[in-house]
Amino acid sequence: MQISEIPGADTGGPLPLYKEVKRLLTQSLAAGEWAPGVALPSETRLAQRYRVSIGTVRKAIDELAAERILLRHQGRGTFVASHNARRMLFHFFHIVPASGAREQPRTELLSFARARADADSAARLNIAPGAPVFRIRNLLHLGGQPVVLDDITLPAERFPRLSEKIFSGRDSTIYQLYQERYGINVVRSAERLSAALADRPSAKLLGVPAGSPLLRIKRIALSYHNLPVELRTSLVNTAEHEYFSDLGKD
Amino acid sequence: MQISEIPGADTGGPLPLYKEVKRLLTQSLAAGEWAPGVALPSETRLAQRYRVSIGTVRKAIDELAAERILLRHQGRGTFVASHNARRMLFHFFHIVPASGAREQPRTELLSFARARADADSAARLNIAPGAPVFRIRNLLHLGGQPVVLDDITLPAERFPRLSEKIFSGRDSTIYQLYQERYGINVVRSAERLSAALADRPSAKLLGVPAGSPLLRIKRIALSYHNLPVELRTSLVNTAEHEYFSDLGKD
DNA sequence: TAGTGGTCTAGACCACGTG
DNA sequence: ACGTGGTCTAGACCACTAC
Repeated sequence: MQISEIPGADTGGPLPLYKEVKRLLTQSLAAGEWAPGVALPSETRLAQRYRVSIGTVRKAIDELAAERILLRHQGRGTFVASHNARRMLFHFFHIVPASGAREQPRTELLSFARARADADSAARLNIAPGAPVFRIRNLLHLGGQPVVLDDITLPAERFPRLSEKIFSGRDSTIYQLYQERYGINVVRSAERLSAALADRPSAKLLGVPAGSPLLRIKRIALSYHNLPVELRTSLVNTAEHEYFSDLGKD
Repeated sequence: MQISEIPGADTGGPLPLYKEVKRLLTQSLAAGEWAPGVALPSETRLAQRYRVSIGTVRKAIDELAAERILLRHQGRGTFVASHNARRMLFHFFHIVPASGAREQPRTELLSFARARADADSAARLNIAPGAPVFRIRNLLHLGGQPVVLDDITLPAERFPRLSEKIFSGRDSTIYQLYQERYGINVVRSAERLSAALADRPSAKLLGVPAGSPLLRIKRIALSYHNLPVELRTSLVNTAEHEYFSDLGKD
């Protein structure tokens, strides 16, 4: 269980030991050895398992904690980050009121369909063009008003037997569904933003005049090892809300 | 030079030692003890100066390096981050071509004026309402086309004797001017984005029809200790460019 | 060759959470 | 009382850079 997991440890390979430990930890996370929300073995035990010193394990965990993949709690242990409404709100949902406090959005499912990936989506999801995908459309309400129109594309292969019933029957956030039912933990997202004009259907759904300015967000959600999991295009009415970028902040 | 700089170090105060060292380092940076681009004393010397172990100094520097306030170079030393065209492009300029590589913008000064801070600007800059400010308007070109219209507000008090001649006569980026002439090092920015329609003057400057959708970015630039330095509102034509958010990435 | 930061180890002690 | 992560120390060795 020990040496065989650390190829190159004896030879003093070019990769730092703590990077190797980090890779092994990530591998175990991706394999589901420790489920979201549960505690990892203590640092002492991990040091024994990988045959390194505690300091080396700590440095590996430090990086995973900085990426919010692991959470440390003094006196309790180190835990696998788990999706819940609060984490979604603060780490993955960047729309905030222009003035006032963050608020939990209410989701309204508009449509759920099977389709085939176009060339661009396929490339970004790292699947074959034409491969089966799910296409889901959601309307998000903030303060009782429709504010965000989401179009989600999921690679069907990674979500076996997903159905509209299962999707709409979830009791919490979408990422929590991915996590609990499919063992897919979204740990990071990357976004590109632009401005657009509301076409008629979008305008109607968002309750604004056609031709209103909307913020368009193209997001890719990634799991461990940067595995692409979901594409999402959002149209946002920024009349009373803004996109908040806390780049560079803790 | 040593003990007196570390109040609470002997009493074992509640603040971790490395946080105290980090604070002292930041203080020295803000005071200009080490100018941008120069090397700090070696870790060994800093450990002696603050009467702590090297490991403690390293942890303090680790955090400052993670915030891109310091840069470490193995074998050379640890350096104060310095503004240049490349750093601006990758860490502070978030507009990228929808397809293609990042590009250095060309800046065209449209206007330079003195004014008085309105209530909102004053609050965000932490100055008195009505305090003198500079208002600067720039047009940024990418690929030969006007793409970004910047409105900059500077607290005049922090930029003594700044003039249009000095501003337009700079030989490099704006942040480099702040750094070299006023000893103000911008280390972080926070941004809020929304969508807007181009009014006639903006549309004309950006070469788009009035009513075109534009991305509006409201940015505050901060120096050490989160000191506000500059407000900037950008209007971006996102027909061929996007705002790139690398939230959560190294 | 000398000096720098980077890695790794080993162990002591502290702060926190739980029982 | 016990186990956890958090801090701090001390020192060895490596990798890189400059001279």
